[in-house]
Amino acid sequence: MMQSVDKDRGVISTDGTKKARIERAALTLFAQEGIDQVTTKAIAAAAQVSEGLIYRHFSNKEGLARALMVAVHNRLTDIIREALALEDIRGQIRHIATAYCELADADWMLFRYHILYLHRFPNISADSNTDSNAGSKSGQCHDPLSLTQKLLEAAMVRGDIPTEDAHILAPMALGIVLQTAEAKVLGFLTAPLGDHLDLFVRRIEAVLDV
Amino acid sequence: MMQSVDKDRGVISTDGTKKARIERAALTLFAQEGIDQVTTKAIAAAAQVSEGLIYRHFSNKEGLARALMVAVHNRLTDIIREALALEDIRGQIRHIATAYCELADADWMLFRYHILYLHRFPNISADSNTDSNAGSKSGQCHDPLSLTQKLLEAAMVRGDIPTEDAHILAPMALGIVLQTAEAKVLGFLTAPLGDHLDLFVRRIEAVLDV
DNA sequence: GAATATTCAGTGAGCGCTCACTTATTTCAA
DNA sequence: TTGAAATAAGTGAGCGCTCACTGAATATTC
Repeated sequence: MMQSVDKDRGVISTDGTKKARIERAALTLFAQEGIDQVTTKAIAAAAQVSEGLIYRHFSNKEGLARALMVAVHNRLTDIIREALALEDIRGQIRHIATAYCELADADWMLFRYHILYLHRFPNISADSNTDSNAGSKSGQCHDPLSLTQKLLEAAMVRGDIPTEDAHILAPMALGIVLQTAEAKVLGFLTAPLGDHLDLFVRRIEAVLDV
Repeated sequence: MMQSVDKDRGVISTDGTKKARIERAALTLFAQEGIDQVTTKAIAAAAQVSEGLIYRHFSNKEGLARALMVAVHNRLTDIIREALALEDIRGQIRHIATAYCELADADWMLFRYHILYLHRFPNISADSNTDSNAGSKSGQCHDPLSLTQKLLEAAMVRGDIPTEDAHILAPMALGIVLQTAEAKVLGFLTAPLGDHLDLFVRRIEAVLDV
C-alpha cells in the first residue's frame, strides 16, 4: 500500500536494462488489454524476466502502472510548457499539435495508455514533480489542461484571441487532437495523426477564434 | 463466455424492479470505481439484492457491464439519428449539443460510464441493433461517430459546410462536447455541461466552418 | 401445489505478492 | 593486485486470499 521513495518514479528507461524491458512490456500489455486484465506473470513473461524482479523495481503492480502514467504525463506537460515560452498563439498551437502528433505516432502505445487510463490516477500531478520542488510555492500547474488554460489566458491578455472562459476552451482546444486520437483508439481511424496535422492546426485556430 | 440470447440486452429499466436496482447499482459503482474494482458482492449489496440474482438476469458480470454500455450507446446513437432527420446543419448541431448536455446533466453516471469504458466493448455496434434487423442489409451505422460522419457528408453535399474529410471532422465536432465532459471526469470542471451549451454550439460551428 | 423468484453458503481457479535462495557487481583493507 | 565481505540484481515455487460463479434450499405468487 505504501509507496516507496525511490521506486515508482515516472521515467521510462530506454536502455536495454531489464527494468526497461519490464516497463515496455507492461506499457504495451496495459495499453492493449487493460491494466486489470494483465497479470504480473504475463508482464514478466513478455519482458523475459522473473516475476519477482518486478517487485525489486516497483512497489507493486499499481505502482508500476502509475510510474508509466507519470512518465507520459510529464512528457505531455513539457510540451505545453515549451509552448508557453513561445510568443504568439499561432506558433504555440502549431508546436503543441505537432508535438502531440509526433509522440502519438512515434509511440502509439504510450499515447493510447494515457488516453485510456489517465482517469485512474486522479492526483497524478502531485507525483509528477520532475525534481525536488520542495521550496517552490504552490499554484504551480503540472498538467496539460491547467497549463493550456494558463496559455490561453495569456493569449487573451495579449489580444491574440478574444476573451472567453479559458477553463472551457482548454479541453476544447486539446480535444481537437485528443478526440481524434480517441477515435483511433476505437478503431474508427487508422492513419497516423501526423497526416492531419495541418487540419488540426486550422481547426484549433477556428475553435479559439484566432 | 457465451452470451445468452435474452439476457444482457441493453435496456436500463427504470421501474422499481430488482433488475432495475441491479442495473442502477452496477452503473453507479462501475462509473465511480471502475468495472474491475467492483465486486458482484458490492453490486448486490448496493442493490439490496442477493448476489445470485445478478446471474438470473445477466449471464455474467461482463454481460451486465456490456448491457449497460449498449443502453447508453443506443441513447447516444438515437440522438444523432434524430439530428439526421433535420434539414440544416445549425439545427442539427444544436440538437446534438443540447441532447448530449441534457443526458450528461440528467444522468452523469451514465455519461461518465460511457466516456470511460466504451473502449472496453469494441464491437458494441453489433450488439446494439435495437430490434431484429435480420433482413437488413449491411452498411447500416449504429454508432454516434459513423452517423455523425454521415451527417457531415450530407451537409457538405447540401453546401452547408465546406467539403472536407468527414472522417476526421466527426470526432472533432463531437469532441467539443465530449472532451469537455472528459475534463469534468478528471475533475478539471465541475459545472453542468448545459451551462456551456451556447458556447458549445458556436465552437462546433467554428470547427465545421459553418 | 406447481411454477417462479430469490437467497445463502459454498467452491476453486487464479491472482498479487513474498521469500529463501542464487548469481553478479562493487567496495575496500592489506 | 587480490580476495573477502557487502550489496545489488535476479529467480520462481508457493502462499494466502479474493472473487466470479453455482446449486440446493427457501420464499412468494397464483
